[in-house]
Amino acid sequence: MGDGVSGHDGETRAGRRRTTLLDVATRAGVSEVTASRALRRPEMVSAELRHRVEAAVRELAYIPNRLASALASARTRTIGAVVPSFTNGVFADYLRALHDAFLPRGFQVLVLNSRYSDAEEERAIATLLGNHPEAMIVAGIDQTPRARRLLEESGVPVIQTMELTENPIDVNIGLSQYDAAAAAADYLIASGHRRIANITAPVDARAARRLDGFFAAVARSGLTMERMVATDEGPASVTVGRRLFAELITRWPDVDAVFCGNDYLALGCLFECERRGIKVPADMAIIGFNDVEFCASAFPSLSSVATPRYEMARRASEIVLEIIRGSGDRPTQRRIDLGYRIMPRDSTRPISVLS
Amino acid sequence: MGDGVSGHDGETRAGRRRTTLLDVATRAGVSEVTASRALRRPEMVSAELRHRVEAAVRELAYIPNRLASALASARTRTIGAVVPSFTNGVFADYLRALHDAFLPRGFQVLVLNSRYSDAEEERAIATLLGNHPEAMIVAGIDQTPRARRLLEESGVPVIQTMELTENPIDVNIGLSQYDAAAAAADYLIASGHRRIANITAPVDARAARRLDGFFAAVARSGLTMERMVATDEGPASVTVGRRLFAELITRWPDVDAVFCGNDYLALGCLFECERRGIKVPADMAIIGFNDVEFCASAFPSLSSVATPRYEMARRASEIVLEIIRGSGDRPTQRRIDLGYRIMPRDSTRPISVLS
DNA sequence: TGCTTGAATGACAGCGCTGTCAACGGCCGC
DNA sequence: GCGGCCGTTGACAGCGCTGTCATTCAAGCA
Repeated sequence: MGDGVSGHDGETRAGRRRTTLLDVATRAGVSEVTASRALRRPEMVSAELRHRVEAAVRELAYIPNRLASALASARTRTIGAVVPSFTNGVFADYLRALHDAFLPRGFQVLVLNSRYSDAEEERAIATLLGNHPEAMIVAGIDQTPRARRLLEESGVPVIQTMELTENPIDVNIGLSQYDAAAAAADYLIASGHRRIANITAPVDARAARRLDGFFAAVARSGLTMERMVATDEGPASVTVGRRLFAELITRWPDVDAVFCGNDYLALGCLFECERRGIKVPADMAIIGFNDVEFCASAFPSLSSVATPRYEMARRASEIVLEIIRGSGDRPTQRRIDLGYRIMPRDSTRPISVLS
Repeated sequence: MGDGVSGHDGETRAGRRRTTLLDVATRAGVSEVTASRALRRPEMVSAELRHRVEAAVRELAYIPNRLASALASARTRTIGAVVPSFTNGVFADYLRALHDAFLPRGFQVLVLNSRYSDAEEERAIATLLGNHPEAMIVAGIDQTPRARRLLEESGVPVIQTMELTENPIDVNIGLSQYDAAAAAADYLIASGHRRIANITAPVDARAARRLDGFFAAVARSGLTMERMVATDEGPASVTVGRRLFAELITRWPDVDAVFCGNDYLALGCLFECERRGIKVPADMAIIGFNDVEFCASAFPSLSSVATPRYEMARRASEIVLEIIRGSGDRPTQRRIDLGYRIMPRDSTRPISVLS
């Protein structure tokens, strides 16, 4: 980049000045406003001028400056999203749904990762709001008070997803992690298992609520109240799943079923069982959570609790688009329960009739 | 949101006007410029005023408008990134490296997904450039001519990653996919395999170069020139891996080793082998590509070709930061080869001494 | 004392674009 | 034949912030 040209009016520090709308207009022999309209509302200008402007755009390889456009129009065409993890396939599906919904409609999706930390989430929310998104879609319901305030005062639609809360900031779409975990426990109990353990990582607020649901179901069935749980604060992975299962089975050798906080952990359990010659599901039942793609294809196939993450993000997008287009009114239903579904597969025994 | 207030000066369509720097300045009893300086260059204002401004910021829950700031200063503090997939764990690591490097330094990372499509990549690049990023980091070297031109004319540093090219747009950090694939084939051959197949999905330009390298190595060894390849255009997944392996083994039952385009496909192969009672590695060797987290933890553990994706993104970030801070000069080395590494594990036989 | 000097603060313009309204001209109907 | 209307086009201001230069004032020095 040739430097030493700085100081000239119109030279930015990045080097050569980028072509602006004025350059396009000049080349096409029209005013700046007309050029702008030719691009944004082609039907408002004559065909003749439109073609000239389009030609100029092509020749100059003009790209509109979104920042200036957003500032002038108070429309950023940006959606802010916060997810706790990029690594977890769950959020890949979720983000895919957001992109599928917004990109074709000319919206950008700005994504930040909170790494399962409330403090990082707060920072991410503040950063995103600085970009003046037209809506915020955040995974989870455990925002810090300041993050909550910022979201409330932002004046834009806010969708909290993944979980349900009595007290949503604005709109809430999710499922009860408590109930889903309880259902998984009930399913294992109905299949005849009596020494049921849990493996969870990382232990964020959502995972904690899953654990609560799990314990409640176990207790309801009058089973052991010994809390057979292996946890890890690190990110969930197959490797962590293996390690936690090894710890678990060493400490409680008579465990006969394990409910994992997600499918990566469950796959780790499966591999560790194979390594140790523990038969799945005969000697050990394994059920994961989320039902990501590989569950159905594993051998033995992995039972899991399917969560509607794509659907959740899709519905969130739909609602956001409706609010933005429409009057700004919120949907009548501010709390939408999308439920969950137990996916019985070969890593757990079929439900025994005699329970 | 109370509506019906539109039309008032200062009311945006989103409802209540957001607090601006002027509000903060007024509340603190200083001029707008001073408030701006109190936030950006605190050492330039007296402690007294700084505290007043900070208090006003807190009371009003003020968040600076990044768009206006960027427009005025010609510094967006944004990095544009394009990756071909969110689902693939490879890019989760890659994005993590970018975030690790840029976020602490006050940069945002804008990420768009090209879904392994050159046309979508071109659109993503145009969109990102509209945000005036201070650098672009794109995965791959196969940009369309228009995308290439846009990048060249953008005037910002451009880093092409994942692969090496003779003709980089600007800076290029990667590895030879051709060589890496050839090395995998050589490794299987050295382990005594003679009927080596390949499974690839999706078949983008990068995968095609891997295939070329693979075939070249096979041919060099004088092995079968029958092209035993199963491919799929869809996104790579464990499920696709299983299906492709099933197709492969039906068509060429005497295959004794398979090199997969990525680890998800490899895991699918492993599961399908188990389902069919094919012993790994005795009857079938499997080697994946990238060496994602689960390879080492699978049972049997999966051999793979480790690619330095975190390191690649880290180095890219480092170079970008250096260019931005420094004179704008490019590093002396515009093409950096980070290599690859064969990770021999239990899914392939150890290299036999007698070849 | 009168001057320079520098730190602290403010005034002003402008980043690139769009909303708004005014201006222009051709066409219609009476 | 003329006013009114609509379809086009342009002028202008301003979005919220920052770069730049001017201004102020106290301290320092001969």
